[in-house]
Amino acid sequence: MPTTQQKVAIKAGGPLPRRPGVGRGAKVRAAVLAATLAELTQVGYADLSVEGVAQRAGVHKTTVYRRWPDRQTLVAEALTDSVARDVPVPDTGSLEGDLRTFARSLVGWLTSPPGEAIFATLIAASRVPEIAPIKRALFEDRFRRHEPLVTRAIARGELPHGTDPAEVIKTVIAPIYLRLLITAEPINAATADAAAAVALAAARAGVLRPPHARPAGEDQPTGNQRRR
Amino acid sequence: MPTTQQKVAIKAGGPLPRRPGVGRGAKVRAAVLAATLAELTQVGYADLSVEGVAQRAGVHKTTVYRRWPDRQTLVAEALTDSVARDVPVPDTGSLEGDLRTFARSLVGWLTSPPGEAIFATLIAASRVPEIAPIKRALFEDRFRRHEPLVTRAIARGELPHGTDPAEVIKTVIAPIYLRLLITAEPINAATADAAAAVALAAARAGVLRPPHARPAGEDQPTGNQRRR
Amino acid sequence: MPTTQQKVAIKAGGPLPRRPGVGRGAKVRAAVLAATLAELTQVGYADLSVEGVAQRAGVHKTTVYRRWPDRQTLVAEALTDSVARDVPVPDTGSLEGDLRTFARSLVGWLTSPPGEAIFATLIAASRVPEIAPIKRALFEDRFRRHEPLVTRAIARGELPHGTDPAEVIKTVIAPIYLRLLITAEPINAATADAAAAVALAAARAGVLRPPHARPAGEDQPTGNQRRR
Amino acid sequence: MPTTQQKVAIKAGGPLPRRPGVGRGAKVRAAVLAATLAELTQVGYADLSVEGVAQRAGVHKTTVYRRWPDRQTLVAEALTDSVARDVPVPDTGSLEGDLRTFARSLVGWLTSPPGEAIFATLIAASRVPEIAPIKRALFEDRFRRHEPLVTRAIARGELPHGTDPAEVIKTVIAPIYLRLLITAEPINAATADAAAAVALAAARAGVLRPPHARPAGEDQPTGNQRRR
DNA sequence: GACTAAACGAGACGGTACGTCGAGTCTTTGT
DNA sequence: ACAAAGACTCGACGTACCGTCTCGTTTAGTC
Repeated sequence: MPTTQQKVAIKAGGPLPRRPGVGRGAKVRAAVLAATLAELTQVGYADLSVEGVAQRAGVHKTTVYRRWPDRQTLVAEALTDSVARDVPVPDTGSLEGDLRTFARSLVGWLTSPPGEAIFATLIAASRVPEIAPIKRALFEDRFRRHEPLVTRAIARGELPHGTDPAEVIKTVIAPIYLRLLITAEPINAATADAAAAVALAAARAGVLRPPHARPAGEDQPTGNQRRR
Repeated sequence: MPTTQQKVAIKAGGPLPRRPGVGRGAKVRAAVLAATLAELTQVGYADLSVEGVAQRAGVHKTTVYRRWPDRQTLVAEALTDSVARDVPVPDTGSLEGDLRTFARSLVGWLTSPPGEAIFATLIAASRVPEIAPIKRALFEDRFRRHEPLVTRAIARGELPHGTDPAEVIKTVIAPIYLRLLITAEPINAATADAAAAVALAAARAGVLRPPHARPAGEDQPTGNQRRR
Repeated sequence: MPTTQQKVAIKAGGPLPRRPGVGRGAKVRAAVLAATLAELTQVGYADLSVEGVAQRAGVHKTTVYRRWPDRQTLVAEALTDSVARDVPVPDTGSLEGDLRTFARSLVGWLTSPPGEAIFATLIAASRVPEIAPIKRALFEDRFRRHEPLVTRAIARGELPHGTDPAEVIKTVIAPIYLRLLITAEPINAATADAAAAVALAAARAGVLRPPHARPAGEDQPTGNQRRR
Repeated sequence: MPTTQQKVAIKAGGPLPRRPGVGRGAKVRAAVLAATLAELTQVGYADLSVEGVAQRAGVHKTTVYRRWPDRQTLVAEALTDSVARDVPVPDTGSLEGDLRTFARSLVGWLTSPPGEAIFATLIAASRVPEIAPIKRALFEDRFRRHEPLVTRAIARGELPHGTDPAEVIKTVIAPIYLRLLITAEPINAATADAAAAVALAAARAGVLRPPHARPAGEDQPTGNQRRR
């Protein structure tokens, strides 16, 4: 509908269109997003219904649809909104300490109710166009923010030159996510410590170099590709 | 639309073979399960509808419901039915060769269309009671079947005593699944080789012992549990 | 969906597809149409809702939508279904008797609850594409069926040759509808008799000839057409 | 969409003139009522929406609701406002001339765009409490104002004493409305002349006396009242 | 080689949720 | 202080798919 846009264009530069973050609208927005997260936690993404969210938020269904065009967008915004609280970047002085602290923080987030709900949704809705970029952004940001942790260790001489920081971080988190997603084993501080130890050993052994710097076996056939 | 054609094909097949023991039911069952897998591949678990499956199978909706009480059970059986084809257990003589072969086989299965669909469904439907045990069975079986691979290496003296075979296998597969589920990076033979190398290094460093045999840090608070 | 049609084509000539008028379907159909008429009577066409009809019929909303694509079609079918009961064509021997009997029958129908509801709906929904043809059919049929009444009178010499039967009938009914639609005066047997008397007088005076046979004033400007 | 343009036009008028007595309110009122009539003409009463009217008038929806409590009242006022222009009362010297002129005037009004819209709305919304009195007022006024036309004819000896003026007028207009509402035949000057001729003949025949002055047949059963 | 029981085709049904539209009310803001 | 502009509640729209039911029609394996 061009009406609003044209109005904005006409009034642009004049009186403020509307300050966000105040008024009834902000309350409604917050209530709905909170209700969305709560529904995600309880029934999961697949069984989340807009009507359920609206009811829980004490708001009418059409009000939800006025702000968010569909279920995906609503969930996406709810996730984005609560992804701010992230795991901190540690600096303990030693790589081992840093990795353990990082791993434990991650486990702590993943086992907290909101973290669990957010993560499960991110995984379950990977195909949804509105959700996928959020997932990518969340994890890429996490990788990038924790790379200095490895860089410092290389500078301190704890790791060989040529070690890929991203690979180290991935090696830390991989077994944690494996247990969460595949084996459904419980994860706790011990899991975190073990993951950190593995990554440390591999890094010290010099096998965590960038992908393109590896010697052999690139792009060889994997052996059991299936027809069809 | 293939519906009519399939029906015609069936009816045009002349006098039915009348083989004793295999009735009409077997054909229907196979057609529906195949259609279910096809739908999983194309639209995914979330958007799979019984009506869509029935139509694709050239079968009426009620026929599907007669055999499978609901969507979950149908999908579960379709998955179980096609999970038989699994990755083989290698025996190359060296641990490094075994791990590489195993990792490449896994990557091959995960990147094949049916493997991709099955795996995605298993992940997406983790909460569904009918699906979860299938997932568990699939992966536990895989771990168990590949453990000898590590046991042999310990016997050969390639790895220290006390190394946990399951942990080694998990360390191999963890980065592969990480890329598949979290970072959405492409996976190929190089990914497989790198994963095998990391696991090998960690195992040799002696950090892949059973969880309960580790010294410290168990059950310590992880630091940022959230209230709620 | 071509499936059904093709199947029917294949089976054509074989066993009866499905006997209409029996089974649960017929009951539902009757209940919904009756409920529709009842709603028309009570709240009128404008405020008739499919949900209300469904509820009154003791049937679910989606069931209504399965049979009738929208409100208009539903109402149209309800009207068609109950329009069968029409006013009878009298034959008393004299034109005066015939016209009076006809007029009284019409008044009787118009003042009966179903007649009232049907008529009101037909008028109110004149613009609706599904309803308009029903209205036209109902009234045209009524005119045609009653024309013999006038033809006989001409043959008996009660009316001058050249009298237009349709015009006579229209002259009878016109004041009745006027009171119903415009002046909202009560209509009863006296109204009917007066209408018959007027038509009789006009017909005998020879002013009810076909439109094209009239002498003067055709197509002259009407004098206060408005601009715009 | 003219919305923005109209707004621009209004705002581009510079500082409001501020003539005392006629404020902005009067302009808004006129614009909204005009828009209402225009909407009635184009989409009809049933599909008229307050939002549509507001948009067409270049005014906010709530502005409409501030002045008119609901749709009915708004339409009622729009109609009342434009009903002033009525058909004139003729005086040609002869009853025949008077009736013809009156009938032609009426036809002229009914076939003009505003007349058509107003009339259709009046009919379609007969049940609406706010609209019904307007209809009654319009037509009663019309009858009353034209009765002298008959009274004069009686005085001139053109019609028998005891002729009911209102009945004569009704007899003129009845066939016109019949064609408009029931048979959907085109109406024009010929229709008007025919209607006048019929009324004249009936009046001369003495059948247009007051209802209570008729001899027989009052309140007799009409013969086909329906149960239910 | 006919007969019966199981399975299938067909279609309607109650039900839940979808995403949309418009009516009419209430709250916030600008002047 | 008041009117313009949103944003809200509410009810209904028409749609898709779920899982259930009943009825008739095939088909399979037995007597």
